Amino acid sequence: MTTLRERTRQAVRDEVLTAAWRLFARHGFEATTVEQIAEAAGMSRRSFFRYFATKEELILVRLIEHDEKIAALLAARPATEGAWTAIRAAVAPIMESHEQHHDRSLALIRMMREPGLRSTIAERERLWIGLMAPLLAKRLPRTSVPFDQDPRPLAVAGAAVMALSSAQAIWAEHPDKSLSRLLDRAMSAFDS
Amino acid sequence: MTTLRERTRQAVRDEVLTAAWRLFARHGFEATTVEQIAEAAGMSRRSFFRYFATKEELILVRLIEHDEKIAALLAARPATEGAWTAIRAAVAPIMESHEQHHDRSLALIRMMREPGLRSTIAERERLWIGLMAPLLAKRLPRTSVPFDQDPRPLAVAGAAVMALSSAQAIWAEHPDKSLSRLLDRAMSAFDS
DNA sequence: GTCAGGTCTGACACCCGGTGTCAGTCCTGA
DNA sequence: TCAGGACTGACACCGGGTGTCAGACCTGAC
Repeated sequence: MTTLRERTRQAVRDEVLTAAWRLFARHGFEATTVEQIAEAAGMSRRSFFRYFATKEELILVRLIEHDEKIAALLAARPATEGAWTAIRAAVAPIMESHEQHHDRSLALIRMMREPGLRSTIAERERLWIGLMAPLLAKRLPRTSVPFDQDPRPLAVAGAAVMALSSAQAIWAEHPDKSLSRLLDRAMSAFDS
Repeated sequence: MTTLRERTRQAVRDEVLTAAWRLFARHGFEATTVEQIAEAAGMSRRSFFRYFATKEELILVRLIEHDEKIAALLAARPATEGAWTAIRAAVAPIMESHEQHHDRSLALIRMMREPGLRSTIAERERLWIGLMAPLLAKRLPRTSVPFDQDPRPLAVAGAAVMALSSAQAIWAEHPDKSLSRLLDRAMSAFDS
């Protein structure tokens, strides 16, 4: 049960978010100042920072929601599946959705590659890895090494992010290619 | 042949770099202001920015030099070696050096994990991948896919970075472990 | 030697993201 | 209705980064 305060606060956050994303889409991330976002949302600059700690957070929040869905899909894969198979399957719906809303996804992915957003994207990948690694640990060949001393889950989650990211990098330049197929090709370099 | 101007400029850059790294080591990256660095190097804040575009660059420059040496080692591996074998071999001397200068390396690696340096490290990894990917391309199983449409080199370079990074993450917490062995264990999740 | 060109420098004002503080207002629950 | 906390705008400040200007400095040509 949430209090009224929390709900109104969330509503304000949502308003700021949609106002901000509209501005980002129109002018880009860096070119949009916090002042403009605050004004579009009808509040002072200072108040903006009472709802969001940083401008980056406006981007991150949405991306994290998205990533948590993927994590849920991964967790729902049958326990018998190996790490690579499971992660490939968990990510498949996203690939399909990207190819369905081709132009919108392409524009989004290209915006994400804006230099001013690099550190945000890096942070997103960091969080993504932290989210996926524990889910992958059980799907790796067993060892006697204790959890917190086994680098493999982090490495596999990281490699998966890199496969995705490199597939998207190629796709951004050659949007006629199939994103799913690019991802398969990228991952083929690991699983062998 | 370089001009006198270029050489003095380089000398000044070196002085600023050593002054800055001394301060970073003592107080950390974020806690050190550009003003302090400029003062330690005997110049104004404005002049500092005439030698380095950003404070990050002070960190990046040194890391990139380091990474270029690894790239050279990778390029020098026999052409018959596969991508994973070659990259593991190219990185081996670094691992040894880290274990030899155990405490200094550990302090350095821990400083690199400072939150304020995350975006810098991300940029470093980005550049590292760009450096390694073309060297790995020839060591992958041949396909009919043209160079610029093959995501595998980027993916493999990215995965290698992630293996390294996860090995270092574990090492930072368990410095008694062997870094080489951690890296082997991380990479064992790929090569199979 | 001197004079004109470009370079390097400090100083100052400014932008933007982010924070501390304060006083006033609004909301909630007793 | 009233006390306490939450929310707000305003303002001053910090630190990284940039544009600009005027003076010092260096260099090469005459």
